[in-house]
Parts: sequence; C-alpha cells; structure tokens
Amino acid sequence: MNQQQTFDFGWGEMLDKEKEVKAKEAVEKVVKKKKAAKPMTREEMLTKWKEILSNPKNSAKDQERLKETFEAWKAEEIFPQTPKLSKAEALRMYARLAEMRKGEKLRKMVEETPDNYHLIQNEEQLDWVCELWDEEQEAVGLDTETDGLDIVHGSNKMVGLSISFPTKDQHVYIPVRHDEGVQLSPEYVMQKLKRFIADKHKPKVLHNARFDAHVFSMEGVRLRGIKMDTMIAMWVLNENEASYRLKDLANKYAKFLGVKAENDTFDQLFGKNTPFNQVGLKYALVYAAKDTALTVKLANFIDQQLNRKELKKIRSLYYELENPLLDVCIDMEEAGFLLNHDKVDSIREELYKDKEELEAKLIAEFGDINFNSPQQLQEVLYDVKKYPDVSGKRSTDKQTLKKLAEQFKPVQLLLDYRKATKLLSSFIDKLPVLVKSTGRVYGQFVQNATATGRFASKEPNLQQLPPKARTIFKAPNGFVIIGSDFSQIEPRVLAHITGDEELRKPYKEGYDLYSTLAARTFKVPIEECGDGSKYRKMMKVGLLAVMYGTSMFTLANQLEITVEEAAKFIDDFYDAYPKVEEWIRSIHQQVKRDEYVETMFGRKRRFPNHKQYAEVYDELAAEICRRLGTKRLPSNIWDNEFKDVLPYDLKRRFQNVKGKVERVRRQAVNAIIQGSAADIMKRAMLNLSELAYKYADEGWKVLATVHDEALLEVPATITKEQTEEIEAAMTGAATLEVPLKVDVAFMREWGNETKKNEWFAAA
DNA sequence: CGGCTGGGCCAC
DNA sequence: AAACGTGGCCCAGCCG
Repeated sequence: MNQQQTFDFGWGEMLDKEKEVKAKEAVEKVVKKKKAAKPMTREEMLTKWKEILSNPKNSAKDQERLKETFEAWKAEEIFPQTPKLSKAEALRMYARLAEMRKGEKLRKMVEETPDNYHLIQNEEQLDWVCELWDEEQEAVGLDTETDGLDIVHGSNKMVGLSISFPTKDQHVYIPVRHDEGVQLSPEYVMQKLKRFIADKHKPKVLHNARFDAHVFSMEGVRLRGIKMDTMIAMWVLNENEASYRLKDLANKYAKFLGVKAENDTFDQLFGKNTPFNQVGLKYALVYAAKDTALTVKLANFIDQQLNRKELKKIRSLYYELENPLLDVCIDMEEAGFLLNHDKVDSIREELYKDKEELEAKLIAEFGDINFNSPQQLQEVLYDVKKYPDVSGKRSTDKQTLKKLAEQFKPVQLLLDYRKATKLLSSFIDKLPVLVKSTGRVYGQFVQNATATGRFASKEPNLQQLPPKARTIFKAPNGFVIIGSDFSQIEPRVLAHITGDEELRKPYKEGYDLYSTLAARTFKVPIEECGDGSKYRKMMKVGLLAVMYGTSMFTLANQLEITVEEAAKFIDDFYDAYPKVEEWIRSIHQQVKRDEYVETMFGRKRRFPNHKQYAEVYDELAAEICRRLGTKRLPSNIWDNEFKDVLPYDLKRRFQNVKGKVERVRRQAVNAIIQGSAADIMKRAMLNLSELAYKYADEGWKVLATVHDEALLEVPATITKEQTEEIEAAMTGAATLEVPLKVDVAFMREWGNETKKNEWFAAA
C-alpha cells in the first residue's frame, strides 16, 4: 500500500516536471523568436560566430563546415539571408556556399573539357563511334547514365552512355533521353551499338558492370565481353578498401593512374537527387566521359597489380572465378522470384490476427506502450513490473525475455508479438511492394560486399528470409524450384584443411559427423549420441564454437553449463582431434607473421597492423603464464585469485590489446573456413550456370545462392539424370580430402521441400 | 522530413 | 573488462 502510494506520487511528480519543462521551453522559444526578429549587428554576429565555433559538441564535419563558412562570411563572400545567426543557419549558409562554389566548379569543368571528349548527337557522329569501335583492339571503357536506380523492370531508364577508346584516346558521350538538347533516339543508338555491346569478343571494362548490364538488358541488349569490372577486381585486390566508388578509388590511387585527385562525385557536382536527364549535355559529356576514361586507367592499374607474381592466385581468382561469376550474378538478378499473391494474403491475414490479439493482451498486461520500443519496454519491465535484471543491462532482447518468460508468463506474449511483427514488417508486408509488372521480385546479389568472399544480397535481401516468408515465392506453372545445398560444407572444409584424419573419418566412412565427434569427445558409446541426444546437440554447438572462436563464457551460456565444464568440453574435443587445435594455433602464428590469411583458392583476407598488437599480446601473455606457472591463459585474468600474482598494470596493458588481437584471430580462422566454403560455392555456381545455359531452351534459370545452397527454376518435367547433373555440378566444384555431399530438394513454393526420391516416386 | 545511431533480429 | 564469424534491414529516437 505504502509502496503503491510512493510510486504513484513519484510518477505524478515526474509528469508535472515534464510539463513544467515543456512550458518553459515553449516560453523560451517565443522569446528567442522575438529577439531574432531584430537584425544583428556585425559585432553581435561576430560574437555569435565565436560562440557557435567554440561549441565542443560540434561534430568534426560540422566544425570544418562552420569554419569555412565563417571565413567566407568574413571575406563577405556570403551573407546570411535571415537576420538571426545560429548553428543551423550557419550550416544552411554553408549549403548555399557549397552550391555557389559547385556552380563554379562545373563551369570550370566545362571550360576545360578536353578536345578528345565528344558529344555524339547525330548519325554521322555515331558512325564515327562505330568506326572507332571496329578498329579498337584494347578494352573500351563503358558506362551508362540513368535517371535513377530502379532499373530491373523498374521505373528508371538509360539516359545516355559513354565510351572510352583507349588506343586513339577518344572519349564520347551519347545522350539519348536528356530533357533538352539534340539527341539520337535510344532505339537507334542501341541498334547501331548492339553488335559491339553484345559481342563477347569485344572486350570492355566497366565499374559496377552489374548495373550497366541491367540497363542494357532493359534496352534489349545483353552486355557481353566484360573483361574487367573494376569495382569487383578492386575488391579482390583489397577487400578492406574504405569505398569502392569510382571517384574515391580514382582519388586514392590518383598518382598511380596519372590523374589529379580532384574527382567529384555526381552528388557533389550536381546535387543530390538531380536526375541525370536534367543535366545539360555539355556538363553530362565532361562528367560521363571522364568516368569511362578513369575506368580504363583503373583497369590498367589493377591488371598491373594482378600481374605481380605474389598475386598470381588472386589473379586467377579474379579472372577465372569472380569475373565469369558476374554473368551468373546478372542472370540471377534478372531471373527474380515469382510472388504468390494468394499466399501473401493468407499469411498476412493470419499474422495480423495474431498481432491484434497479442496487442490486446499486452496492453492489458503492460499498459498502452509501443512494444517495438526498447526504451519504453525497459521502463515497463524493469521499473513498473520490477522484473529482475537478468542481463545486467536492462536488456529487452530475445534471450533476456526468454529467461524472464520462464518466471513471468506474460513475457512470452512479447516474444510472440516480436515474431509476428518482425515477419510482417520485414517480409510479408515488404516483399509484395517490390513486385514488378512481371509478377516477380528482383533482389540484388552483391559480389564485393563481404570480407570473406561470400555473396551478400540486398533490396531485398533474399538470403535472410525466414522459412515462412520463403513460402510466398513459387515456381511458375509447370516449373519447380530446386534447392541444392552443400551438406555441412564448413565442417568438411575444416576436416580438409586441418588434416585431422579422425575428423575426416565420419565423412569417409559415411557416419554421422556430430554423433561420431560426440562419442569420441565425451568418450561414450556412439549409440548414446544419436539424433536428438544431448551429446550430439552439445557437439553441434561445440564445433560451431571452435570454428567461430567462441569464448568459454559464451559457450557455457549457450549450453547452460559452467565455464569450467565448457573449457573441459573443448579441451576434450581438442584431445580427440589434436590437429584442429594445432591448425588454429598455426593460423594465429601465420596471421601474426603475414597480417593476412588465404582460403583454399587463394582469396586473401588482410589484417593491417595486426602484427604490432599481436607481438605485445604474445609478450604479455607469456609474462602472465610465467607468473602463474601455467601453459594457457586463464579465462579471466581479473579473477581475485590472481590479485597478488598479476600486477594491475600488466593486466591493464594486456587488456588493451586483448580484444583487438583475439578478434583478428577469430576472424582469421573463420575467414579461411567460411571463405573456402564461399570459394567452393562460387565455383559450384559457375558449374550450375553452365548447366542452366545447356538447358536454357527448357527454361532453366539460376535464381539465387544462400551461402551453402543454390536455387534453380526448372521445368517440373526435369529428369533424374538432370538432377544428378545438378548434384555433379556442385560436388565437382572442388576436390577435398573428404567427399562433398549435396542434398537436392524440389519445391513448388520456396521452402516447402519434397525430397528427391519422393519427387520421382510421385512422378 | 532525411540522415544517423542503437537495439534488435533474420539468414548461413 | 568483455564475452561468436559473415551479412542486411527494421523501428524508435534524436538531430539539424
């Protein structure tokens, strides 16, 4: 009773205070406005400037802009348009200043247009371009300009294209859909240029060719003969590049390309959201032709780098794997996934019903708050309901809520609500909006987005659909989606790479991996480690922990055992499979020495500056072990039992590098395993793509890859032999010391699997 | 209103 | 003092 009263009082008081503050703020606002109405004198403004500039809260970027604007103001280059001066107003001044200077830049650019840049506006000029292209022996630079990014059956179109001919050093821009100016029609231009663009023997270099390929596709021409995509090649060369935008690369490597490091992006020159069709032709020429000229230079630079003998493996990785894979990527993006509208409707109806019911119950239980707000949820759970803070961070994530739900039933409602709303907001309500006139959703597969070599997918990300969301995609009538996935690819790579014969055994002899591992590690009969047994379950988590470098703390948490038990578990595993630990340690040594690691197919992941930290780490770790008289680091150096043996300063210095070094070590080990698996998958994708071309007449398409799985769309009449060809395409991707295994499933709707033998039994 | 960050969560 | 690798994306909340 007493507590209740106190609580009510506190709450009410808080509300009153909030009101008071708001009222005060409102008054202040009015006062400020009145003040601002009077024009400021120059002295007043100077004072204000100093005040604004001395605000320590300004971001570095803002501060730079403010200073620049202040200088311009002092030089009377710009005047404030309103009589008041504030940080916001100063930043607006900066925008106007930038606008003014941008205009200057553009004017200057046009004035300095090189005389080997040509605007192509009539048939005669286009004939000249064709002549140039006929005579060209080198790879031309090619680029398209569009009025937006929605290009695969979307709303945006090619506005013009630029071509650089390196032999004669001539650069052209061909406008076709600009708002103003003399232009040839896109149909005419494409008709004339098709024989070059579609010719695989006419080499081209592009920056982000995937994009241009789609643009050309929508004009009815398939881009062939991509000799190099400088964006992807640059990524293979250096996966740590801060930006892969052409202008950023050109500026960064300017001196190697023999250009000035003054290449502005489109946004910087023309302003954000300016559609290219509104750009005047003479501006378009100098901007677009420069792009292809830069691309040619960048391509030459990259190829030179790839010729270095220490990059031999990288060279073949690019030219023999990544570059041909670009075509597969383009195919996948143009294939798309067919949406089943009826299925969307039924799932949506069901989920909305769930959501509403849950909402009603939640409001009754927790009050009318926004259950998607961690902030509001925190208050209700920990202040109002006074639930125990099991995470120690007032966390409201799934793991925490799960724990709370054991004790407090209504918390389960929150978990259910999250699940339903996540499914709705991210997938069921989102994907149908993206459907094009073809009835399909087209996601992107990005080749240069990961540090390990995997594909990434976006807009929408087709690699993160939960099982339920997958079912809204279907095969067209008479077709079936085939899911072909590598079984346990990463453990197999581990078995191959570590050279551990015991680890290879289950694969060679056809036993279940996890059961075998569990029996050996826990020293129990294999009969006790069958499917669903606790040993097998633990082993699955344990092996993942080994490959990801999970700490004993986290592993203990996951398995709901003590840290000591977790450490014993992993020790026992290493005892049973000593080569695994040996290999991991050798990788730690290697990454310390080389600052990079390599996958099976020579893909590199670099860790710049790791060496210096690793040296400190190893030194201090040795010192700690020496003082403790142990061989291995303790899991917690801060433990009280070491208080007298380990000086604080030693612990502090070690702590400084510990996180950094151990993170790199985990990443290095994982990059080899995950990256090798990615290499294998990419090689498989090439094989599958060839197969799809072989059966192109029947309508075969490669739809997607989800890391260890490939998806194809094929006629439902597919034969057993053809299915075996798919399997062979995958297993033939690499020869390992253990066999590769592939599981094939048949799906009328994605995710709804029929196994191979059932499928053919039914047919 | 758009950009950004943090918390959270989906996939492999 | 911090605890598992690779990604993309949603919402809330804040800022200018």
